[in-house]
Amino acid sequence: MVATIKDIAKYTGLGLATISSYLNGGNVREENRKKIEAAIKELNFEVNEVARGLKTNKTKTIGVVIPELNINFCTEIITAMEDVLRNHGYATIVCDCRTNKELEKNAVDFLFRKRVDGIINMPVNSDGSHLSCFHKAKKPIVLIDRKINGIECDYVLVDNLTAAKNAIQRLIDNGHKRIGMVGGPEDVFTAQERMLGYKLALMEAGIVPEDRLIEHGDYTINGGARCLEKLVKNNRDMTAVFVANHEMTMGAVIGINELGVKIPEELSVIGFDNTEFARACKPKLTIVTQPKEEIGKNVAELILKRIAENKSEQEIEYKIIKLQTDIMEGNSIRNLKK
Amino acid sequence: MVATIKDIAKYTGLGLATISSYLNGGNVREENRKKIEAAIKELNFEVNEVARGLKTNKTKTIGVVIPELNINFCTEIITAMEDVLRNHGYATIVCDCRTNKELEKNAVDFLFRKRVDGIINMPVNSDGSHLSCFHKAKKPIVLIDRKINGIECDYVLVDNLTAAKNAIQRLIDNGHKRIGMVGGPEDVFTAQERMLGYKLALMEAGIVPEDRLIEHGDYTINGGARCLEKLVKNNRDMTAVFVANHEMTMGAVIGINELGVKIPEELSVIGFDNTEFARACKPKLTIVTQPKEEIGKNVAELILKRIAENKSEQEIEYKIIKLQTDIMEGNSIRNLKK
DNA sequence: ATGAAAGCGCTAACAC
DNA sequence: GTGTTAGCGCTTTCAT
Repeated sequence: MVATIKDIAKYTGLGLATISSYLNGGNVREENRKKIEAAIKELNFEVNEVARGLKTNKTKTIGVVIPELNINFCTEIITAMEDVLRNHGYATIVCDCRTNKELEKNAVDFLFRKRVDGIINMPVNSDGSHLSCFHKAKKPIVLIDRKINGIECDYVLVDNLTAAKNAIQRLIDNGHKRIGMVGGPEDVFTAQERMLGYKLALMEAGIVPEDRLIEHGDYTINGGARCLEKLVKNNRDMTAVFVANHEMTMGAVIGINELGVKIPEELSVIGFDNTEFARACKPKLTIVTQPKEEIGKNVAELILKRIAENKSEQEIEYKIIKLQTDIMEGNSIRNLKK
Repeated sequence: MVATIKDIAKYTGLGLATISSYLNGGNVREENRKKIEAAIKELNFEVNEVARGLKTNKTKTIGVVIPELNINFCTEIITAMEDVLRNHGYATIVCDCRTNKELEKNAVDFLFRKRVDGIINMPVNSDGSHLSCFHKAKKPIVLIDRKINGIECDYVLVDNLTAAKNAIQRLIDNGHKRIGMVGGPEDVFTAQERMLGYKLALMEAGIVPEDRLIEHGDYTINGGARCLEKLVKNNRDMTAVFVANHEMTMGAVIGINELGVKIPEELSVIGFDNTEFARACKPKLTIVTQPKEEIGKNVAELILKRIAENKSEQEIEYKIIKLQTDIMEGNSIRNLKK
């Protein structure tokens, strides 16, 4: 039903090796090249990558495991990453594990059985045990966004601590002192870093961080709304709030609108990483932006490099790339000094 | 480096068939079962799906080709779809073709070479020629969201005509007569349907559709903003506007905010399919919602059914599933009758 | 430059 | 229930 190189060997009267050579860019006599091309067209031949993969022990495929496909941070990175990988002849299998450790392990195992040439993961499980099969097989692993202790591999991270510090500093520069924080889950690496940045910035400005000004959300829209409402209700004196991720930024704005609080007159807001929403907000939101495209590119280049290397011994010097964030200006911060 | 069934045959002293039988749920003597399981653990064995796929001519993998990974409509559908497929032992390879016909063809060919068992596509190319390899190989094709003439396969569509009609009807019920439309690209199936719904609803209410009230955007945020600004500037008498997709809804709100127009006092708005943004808007947006989860589930079930069938002759009765939309109530429509 | 033949890791007859 | 063997479609020596 589907043509194989045998079929086109028969059709052209040539041997298998010649066809294979042609398919892999080898030298073939002009005359035979034409014959082969005619046969390929006639028989609708397309290389069977499954067979090729079995033989070469390379699938030219990279596995990607992320917590959620619906997170813009993930899709932006994947899009940028795929662009680079595709241009190098690599495809990706993306698995969304629904922020579930068990599904994450399943996804990694699945990708291993599919014999992908390397794996890219924004890890949910923070002990890294789910990656052991790739580790044992000495297949490249590149981790995104979240540092894991005890697993040797490459990383592409964001400097979340500085990101949060800069955000808080911006509020302090505008005269704010009672600054709330809608933070993420306490066990998530990025959330910890952002929280630390928040506290450090306050302390360096001589302000003592207070628990009452801190809420821990779950990085979801609804969580963000809930946290913000609590924060506003419990802290009449709070003049500004920092929201520490994309989804919660949206949620916080929902909460603010539902409470009828005015931005920035009654509450100044600095959000995280949700640039399109920030632009559509009224007033426009000031926001911390992450270099998603750069992350994607770095991840792709890193894994391609590892695959190309003679994957030698433990001689590999693993890289930790840490990228900086930026702030996109909006009108959601009131200047209390004026 | 990586264990094969040969290794575990040697390790256990059993034959290959026994191991294979065990792996595929066959009957194995209790005693041997234990031996095999011990060996698998000891040697970190994981089935090589590449080899299995070559042998069985089934990869238990479905290809998915979508225009953009960053479109929430796509990711929601994929997430729902994957859930069903995963539960049936199928994995997915998702390819994002950047709304580019050439890349779309490349993606489909790539998936064919990978010998996926079926393909799901939200097509960019409206002549369907990119799917011919699957068609010729009699591998199942399920198309989403956009109808293509001249390709025989299953479809899961949304009733966009009724969706748009209902949206316009809602505005008419509230006393609006000069209703603008931010439509999509003229060559996109869903955009055509929504435009038709808009015109039909107006005509049924005795209102003559006017070109000056119609702008064609490109389904992007910036396009939506641009269209809305044109519409407002050219039509001082326009009291309401219908925005016909997710991204442009966000863009339209950006445009409205930048012009300083008040919703709904100066302009009533009904958007499309962007429920989370609608909630975060001020005021809350009234919006047409698409049953994304249901689409995903239907797509998955349909392709699984086709794969399971004895993929007989042209005896297949292709299905066209058409799902209905809903309206999520907000506060962005002014009642002119009061 | 081309052909013959072996083999990648697995499944599926088939025989026992 | 288990072992033996052939073969899926390709690449890759090795001759020629």
